[in-house]
Order: sequence, then C-alpha cells, then structure tokens
Amino acid sequence: MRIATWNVNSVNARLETVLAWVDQGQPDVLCLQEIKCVDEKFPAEPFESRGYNVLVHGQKSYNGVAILSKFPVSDVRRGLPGDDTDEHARYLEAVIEGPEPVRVASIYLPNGNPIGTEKFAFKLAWFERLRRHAAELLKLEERLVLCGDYNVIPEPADAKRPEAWVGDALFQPESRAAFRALTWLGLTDAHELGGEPDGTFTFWDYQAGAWQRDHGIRIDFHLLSPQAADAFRGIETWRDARDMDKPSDHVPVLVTLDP
DNA sequence: ATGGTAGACCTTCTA
Repeated sequence: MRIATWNVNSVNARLETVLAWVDQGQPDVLCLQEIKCVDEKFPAEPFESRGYNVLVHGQKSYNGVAILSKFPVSDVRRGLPGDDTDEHARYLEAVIEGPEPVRVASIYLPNGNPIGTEKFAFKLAWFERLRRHAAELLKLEERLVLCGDYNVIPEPADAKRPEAWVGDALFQPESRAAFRALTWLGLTDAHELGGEPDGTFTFWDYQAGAWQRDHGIRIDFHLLSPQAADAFRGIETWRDARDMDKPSDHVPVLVTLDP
C-alpha cells in the first residue's frame, strides 16, 4: 500500500502538475492539503478516470483537504472534533479498505504566524485537539497513518538554516512541544524508520530563491500507529517535484506499507 | 531593514 501526502497549494492551479506526479508516483492513497476550493470545484474527473475514489473536505479560497484512494473507503470523518466554532477545512479521515485496512487522515495544521496572536493560539489549540483525537484513534489498535502538512519544524536538523526560523511559529518551542506530545502517544514519524538523511526537506519557500539555495525545511510527515509501523516498508521524498513546471512549494512524500 | 513569490479573488488575506 503506497500512501502519499502532498500540500499542493491549490489543486486547480496545480492540476497538470499533480496529475503528472500521480502518473509517476502511482500512490494507492493520496492525501492532499491546501486544495483551496469548495467541494464542488474539486477536479474529481481526472482522478476518477485514473481509478481513484475522491473524498473532499473543502472551503472557499483557503485550506481544504482531500483523500484519493484506489480502494473503497469507509468511516469518513470531515473535520477535527473538539471545537464546534472551528470552520477551517483542515482534517479528513477515512478507512481505506485495502488488502489490510488502514485508517488514514489528511491533515493541514494551522501555520500560526505571527506568534503572539490569536493565530498562534489557534495553532496550539488545534494541535491539542489533534492529540486528543489521535489518542482515541490509537485505542482502536488499527493500522493508522496521520499524514499531512504539520507546519512544524520538529528539530534543528529539519531545517537547512534553523537560525532563520527562530521566532517563526513553525519553530517555536510550544509548536515543537505540541508535536512531541503527539508522537509521545505512541506514533512513529516514518522518516525515523526510513533512513532518509538529514537534509531531506519537504518545503522550500517560493521567495528569496529558497529552492535554488536549498533553504528547505521538513514539515510534512506520516505519523504511524504501532500496527502501521510494523508494516512499514519504505519512505520516498520526491524532491524532484520541486523542479516541475508550476511546482507546489511542498513536494510529495510517499510511504509504503506491507502489503 | 526590506523584500522577495504564489494563489484566491476583488482588496487584501494567507502562506
């Protein structure tokens, strides 16, 4: 089972790029973030014609997540529990009915900049809601993959220039602590299993020649339950995708589980 | 100290 995550920064502006990578990467499951459209505007047809079932949790202009699956899906959850006033479309979960069922979530954590504002407070509160929900899901003792754009640089090794991120919401001690609290529930970052070296980044800003200078960060993760970690086969970070025509600022990350 | 880019969409916000 090949499970990929990709923040595409508008699925409609990026459609040709996304389809070109799908044809290369051949994911069984593709979790998208920042689709930036409402459900009705999601370009489902080209994915359906490639054999994917399409789940969308969108909103106008901002955010929006989707799950594309070659296998049937069940037990779909739209939105993260714990705050009825939260209208951001940042969480979508479903069970993928593959040869071994796996519960997958497509996650777009709030950016949280600038620090010291309600945006940063919202990020930390959202993180805590995710921790609580993940604790509930772990009780199911299933294969579980929580993947997406976490908008956190967990460790200095996850940035080419960590000093440039001091004071940014992605590298704040509270953000890093919230990520650790999530993993300490018993989730494993697939990167830790996969043997990809330090300097394996998933995001390079469009600005200031970040890509040309390799000023990248690693902020897109697959967090695995013990049952999923036991089935881990490999991880591939598709760095080349940052050089495609009309690239996203993120690249796809693909985890393979056995079978 | 600033600005640099990209997308949605209408004017500025988000990242």
